[in-house]
Amino acid sequence: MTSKKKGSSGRQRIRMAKIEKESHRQVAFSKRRAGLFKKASELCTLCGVEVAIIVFSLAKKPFSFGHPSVYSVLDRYRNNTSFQQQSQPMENTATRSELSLVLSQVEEEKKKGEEMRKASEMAKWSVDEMSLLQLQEMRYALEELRNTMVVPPPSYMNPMSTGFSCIYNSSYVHASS
Amino acid sequence: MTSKKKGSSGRQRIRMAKIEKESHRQVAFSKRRAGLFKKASELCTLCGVEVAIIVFSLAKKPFSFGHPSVYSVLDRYRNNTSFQQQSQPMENTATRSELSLVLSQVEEEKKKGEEMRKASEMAKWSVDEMSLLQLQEMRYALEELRNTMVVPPPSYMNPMSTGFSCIYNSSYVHASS
DNA sequence: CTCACTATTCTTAGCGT
DNA sequence: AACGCTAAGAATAGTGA
Repeated sequence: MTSKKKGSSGRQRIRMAKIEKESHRQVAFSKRRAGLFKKASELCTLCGVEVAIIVFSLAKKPFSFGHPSVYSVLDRYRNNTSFQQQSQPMENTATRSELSLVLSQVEEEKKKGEEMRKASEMAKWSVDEMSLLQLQEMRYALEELRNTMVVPPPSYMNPMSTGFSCIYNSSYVHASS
Repeated sequence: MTSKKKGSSGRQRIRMAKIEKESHRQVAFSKRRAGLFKKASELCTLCGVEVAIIVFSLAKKPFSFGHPSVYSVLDRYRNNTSFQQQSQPMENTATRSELSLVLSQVEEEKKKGEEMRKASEMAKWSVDEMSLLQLQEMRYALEELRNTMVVPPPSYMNPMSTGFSCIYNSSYVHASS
């Protein structure tokens, strides 16, 4: 037992961009997908809420998590967004459209500093999730982008509209009153 | 500057069960939901995959994350599970039914040791996500449960069936060949 | 591909504001 | 409520089997 157990350099920071090496990326996908599902599971248990997650791998293989089930959550989501029950406040429904895709592509091509990374990550969120301060930061980053590329208009828009909705920096936002 | 900045005892372990205190649970929900969405965002960026997440709070308010968008991912998922394109291998589609709900309730009522916790968390996963070893562990935990309660039969079952499917310990499993 | 290990980074529970 | 802080706990990149 002349153990030389020090084979690993431990966890290293990684660049927040698409992992180049195929095999490396596959490993990261497996690990992080598991981590994501575990986090979702804990959220369900600790807070007593319902969660559905759908992930499509690069090979377009679907992976799903659902509590109580994927379908029950999706059905509820569909009903909420399609028929808009007035009995519920529902102030938190918001939808993003094309922008996040654009941003992620930019993110891959040009790796700017922390500022850019932060904005592009936030851009994938439902906008209602952001604080005003975060919106300010994102807005700044987006305005720099605007000169660089053309953002296509959203091709679809779900017909739920009794509340507030607008296009904010190419991002479709909806929140019922 | 007789600074007494040591007001916090730092992070403490918490019991993996529904948080009792309402306000406490609400805070945890906000923080962990943000953490979940961030993890999802990183998964998208690092691995170049598509992800959709839908969360319903206790008050049934929807929160969503989607890349490139919630709808595009959901549409793809619907198409895959409804019409079953044969061009794709699709070995990873699996669906859970009632079991996870039952388990989570048990989890709340009786807090057994690590063994039980581990099994009930895994139970919320799509079964294809588990290794054989994990299935063994879960099976053991479930067999103990069986004597304790009645599991209702799944009330729905999506009609995609060209591959493998079975009921495994009250859990509906599907994987196309 | 899956599993184990571990140094290191990241997340978050508990408080204060 | 939302935001900042901090230390303890949890996740994971790199590595080997």
